Amino acid sequence: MIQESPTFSPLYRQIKGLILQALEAGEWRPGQVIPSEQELAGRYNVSQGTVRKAIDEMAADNLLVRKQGKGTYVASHNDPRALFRFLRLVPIDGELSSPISVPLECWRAKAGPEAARMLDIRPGDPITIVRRLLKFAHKPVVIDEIYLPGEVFQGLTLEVLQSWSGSLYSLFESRFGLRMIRAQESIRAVAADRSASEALRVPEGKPLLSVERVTYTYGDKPVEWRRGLYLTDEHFYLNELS
Amino acid sequence: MIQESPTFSPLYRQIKGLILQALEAGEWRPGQVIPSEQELAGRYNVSQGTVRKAIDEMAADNLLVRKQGKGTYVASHNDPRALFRFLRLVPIDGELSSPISVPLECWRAKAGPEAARMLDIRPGDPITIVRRLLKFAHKPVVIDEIYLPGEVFQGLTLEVLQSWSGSLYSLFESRFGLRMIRAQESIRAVAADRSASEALRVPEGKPLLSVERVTYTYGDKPVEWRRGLYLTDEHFYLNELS
DNA sequence: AAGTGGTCTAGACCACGTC
DNA sequence: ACGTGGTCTAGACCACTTT
Repeated sequence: MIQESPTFSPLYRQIKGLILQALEAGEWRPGQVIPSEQELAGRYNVSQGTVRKAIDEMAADNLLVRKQGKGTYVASHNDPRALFRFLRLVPIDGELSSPISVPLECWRAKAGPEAARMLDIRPGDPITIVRRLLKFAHKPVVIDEIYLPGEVFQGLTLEVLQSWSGSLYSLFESRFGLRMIRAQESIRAVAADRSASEALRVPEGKPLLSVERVTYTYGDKPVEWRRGLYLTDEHFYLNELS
Repeated sequence: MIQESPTFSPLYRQIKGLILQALEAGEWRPGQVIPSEQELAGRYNVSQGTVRKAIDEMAADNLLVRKQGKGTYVASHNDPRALFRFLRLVPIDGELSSPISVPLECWRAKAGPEAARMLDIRPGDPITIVRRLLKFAHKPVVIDEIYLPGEVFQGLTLEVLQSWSGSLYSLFESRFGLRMIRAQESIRAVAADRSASEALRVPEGKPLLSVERVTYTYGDKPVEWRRGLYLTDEHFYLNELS
């Protein structure tokens, strides 16, 4: 049965909304299987094909992962395939090696006007700031400054960061139950300032890629604002336009 | 009837291949309607649902555009919505104004080793090189150097470029029957050299975004290699990660 | 009213993974 | 052998556009 149409929404989108709710509520955790299409069809009293279409869209949104013969899984940042979804940096020659994250600092502060705007919180609200270096093949390539709403990231300390071997987002997912869904990056070219030149070991004034990212979780809620400075002597930012 | 499976390909993908062939052969031109799903189903002797799934994928690939109640159209670069699919430059403040393209030079040359590799032709093969400026609100923001295989772009001259008011790709589509399907961009930060500093009216050494693009037409055939230098004082390169 | 794409259903069968 | 997702079909009805 479909709703009366003031703003018409097809049944499969309503089902998508319900599954989304369940995901958001943590009914199934990242990496786990969700119920089979038949089960969900029974639960929501629709045909299997309708559930299928809902799941199709969510798989296209990178929220779910289908595996033929096994089931449908909640997408997870622990999956190694997820790493380069948000890190578009590729070496000019040579292999696609995984970077090593080196946390440098982690402190608490109050949100300035810019951070507040980006994170959709009030100026003065508590935030946590992380500075970290990304190394490829033992060479520093990216220096990141990461702003997080303090509300969500209570127990985040330098020790926690240093003792985690995976990616930042897999830490956020596992430790804070926060899944990053999508992000928006604004890219510019800038000259290295003192701080960046020291971290990346390049002369001041060196052209660097400035990559500002706002990352969103369920419900389009921004939960991370970061600014990275990328050294592009031996790497470049790769973007597929399609 | 499905093919025997050494490398199994579902029926709807085979149909997709056939429609692709027809597109490539120019059976329907950009901007025109293709036959209805029912007609195509009849032509290929499959059910309407199977044609539907084929078209769904091609719409997701930006090859076709569905319009409810009207029909399915061949995607075109004349469509204004297509412009910002390949130009990700956005003003920091203010409106999303359309840029003006100012062709500066256009000459014929022989492919060097790098251009040959990028365009998948032989070194020494004829190519056409275009230099052009992109202005936003009368200010120069991008200087492009564009390498095209001479084979395909016979009658391309500075006059042709200057007399065309639309986008480059809509010119290529309308005048040379060449539709750009997808592209890959490699982005780095560089210092402005003499030539760039003059074109963009900035000091030498100014950090600029270097955007190298290879563009492909049907059959993943590369048909354009360009290098753009972007001034990011009042604009930035916007990228959605999802 | 007629034609198009869009949704929903039900059933059959295939491919893949596990028991 | 069984359960999962993946494909294919056929038919009914809805929403949008044009005639």
